[in-house]
Amino acid sequence: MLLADVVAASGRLAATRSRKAKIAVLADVLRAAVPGERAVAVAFLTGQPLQGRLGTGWRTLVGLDVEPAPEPGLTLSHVDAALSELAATTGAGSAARRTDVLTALLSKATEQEQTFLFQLITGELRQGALEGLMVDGIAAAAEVSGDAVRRAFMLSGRLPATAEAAMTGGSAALTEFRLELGRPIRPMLASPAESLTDALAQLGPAVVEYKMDGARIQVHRDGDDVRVWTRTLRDITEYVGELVDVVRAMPCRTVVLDGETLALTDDGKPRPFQQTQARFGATREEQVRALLLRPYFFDCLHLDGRDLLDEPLRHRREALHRVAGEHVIPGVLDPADPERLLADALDAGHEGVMAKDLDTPYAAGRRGSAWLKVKPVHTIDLVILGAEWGHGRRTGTLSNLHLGARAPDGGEPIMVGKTFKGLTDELLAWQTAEFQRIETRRTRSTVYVRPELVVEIELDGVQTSTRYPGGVALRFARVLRYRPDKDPAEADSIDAVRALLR
DNA sequence: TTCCGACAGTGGGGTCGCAAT
DNA sequence: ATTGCGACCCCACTATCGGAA
Repeated sequence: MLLADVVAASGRLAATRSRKAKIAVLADVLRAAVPGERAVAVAFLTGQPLQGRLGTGWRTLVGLDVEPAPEPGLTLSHVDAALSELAATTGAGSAARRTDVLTALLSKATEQEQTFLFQLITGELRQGALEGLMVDGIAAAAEVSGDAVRRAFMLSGRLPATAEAAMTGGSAALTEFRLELGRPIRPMLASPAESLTDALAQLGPAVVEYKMDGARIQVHRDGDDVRVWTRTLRDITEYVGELVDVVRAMPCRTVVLDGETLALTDDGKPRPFQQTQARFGATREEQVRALLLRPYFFDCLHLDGRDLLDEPLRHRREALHRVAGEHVIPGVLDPADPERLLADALDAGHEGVMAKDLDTPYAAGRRGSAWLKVKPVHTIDLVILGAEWGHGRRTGTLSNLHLGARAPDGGEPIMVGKTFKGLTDELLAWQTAEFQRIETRRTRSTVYVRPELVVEIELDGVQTSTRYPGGVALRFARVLRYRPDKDPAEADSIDAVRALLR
């Protein structure tokens, strides 16, 4: 199959908003691809090259100026081989060698193909179809149910392999996928809830657990062999020896556990997420010793030869408590006073709570409503300092807002972060016009304005920052509403923002 | 030789618009 | 009316490479 065929399909995907039409385009590509190229076609059309880390990004690519080929000739296999070479090129002099590989590849690509490869390598396909629609595309091409594909994808963790199985062996091949020790499955995710009352009203009998501000982990043990993966199924076993030791000491032979890990202070309080994060990928011994991670498990998917995925959560929790003991995350079944539990979690320094339906099986993929997260939100009033031009469907609008807190001495506001979230199309149009009316200067990307507008921002909290002059940055900030009734002198001060650090 | 800036990759994340049900 | 998906981008951290000091 030619790269040009995939590029044409990508163009058709971008040209329609109909999901049915997109699914049909994806199915056509799968039917046309020969077995050896299907995996590559799936990888390219979901924007995830098979090689994973390529070591090449936007900066390298814009630095190249390669004359495009007049006619398409590149095959998928050819491109895949070039990407493998890119990924394998490391060490001294690698940047120059990667440039050579890229130049050779791009010189064989037409202008449209060059554009596609640029988007693919930088991870910005923006064709309006990724994994979610590819699952349905595979189902259509292989004439199997979407649920069968979704489940196989959850269990294999890999969409290209799932597509290959579906196309060659149909639904029988898909049901061959099982939970396998040593192969991580895609984790079940949670949806946000307005409040704990709301969350519990949506669920049947539920367990309420602490929600900790750490990183998701999945641990498999087979005898003495223990491996640990992140949420995106990256193997981090070599970085987290202390977690391996904990699971190796558990009273079982084989187990698969799902949980969270974080570093604690000496008196047992959770450390800021930034410190937990520093352990992922850190190889220097003193860094590893300085911050010990602790695991908090909340699900058990397999125990001593028995798969538990399809069991209701209440059964999985029984297995969890048998094997993980003190390493089970704090939680209460059908709590009499759930608000008290939430208050306890916050007092202990955690993010909030999770509410989970006890009768549902473990299912990844569809961001279901069986698990709900409840976190308190803060709101602060900040001053608009400027905004950056948007991309994609936000092209031509001022999108990403620069936000400042009031300086204590009445001086210029102090920038504490940016956000593009919470803006409706109407608001985008309004602020694009309004900002240019109070513009002071602009650069290629940004329009700066007189600090006159106050906006109410919702956020999860703040974290220490070396990037911003106030030493703090907003975490997960989103726009709630503009406050035309407020003057910049009434905005929250930098001290008020800093006070959220605790 | 050592230092430092730029780049790549990955951890955490919320809300909107739209199609489909 | 509700749900799922993709797009819109954030900040922080580490490792790595290559050029400056």
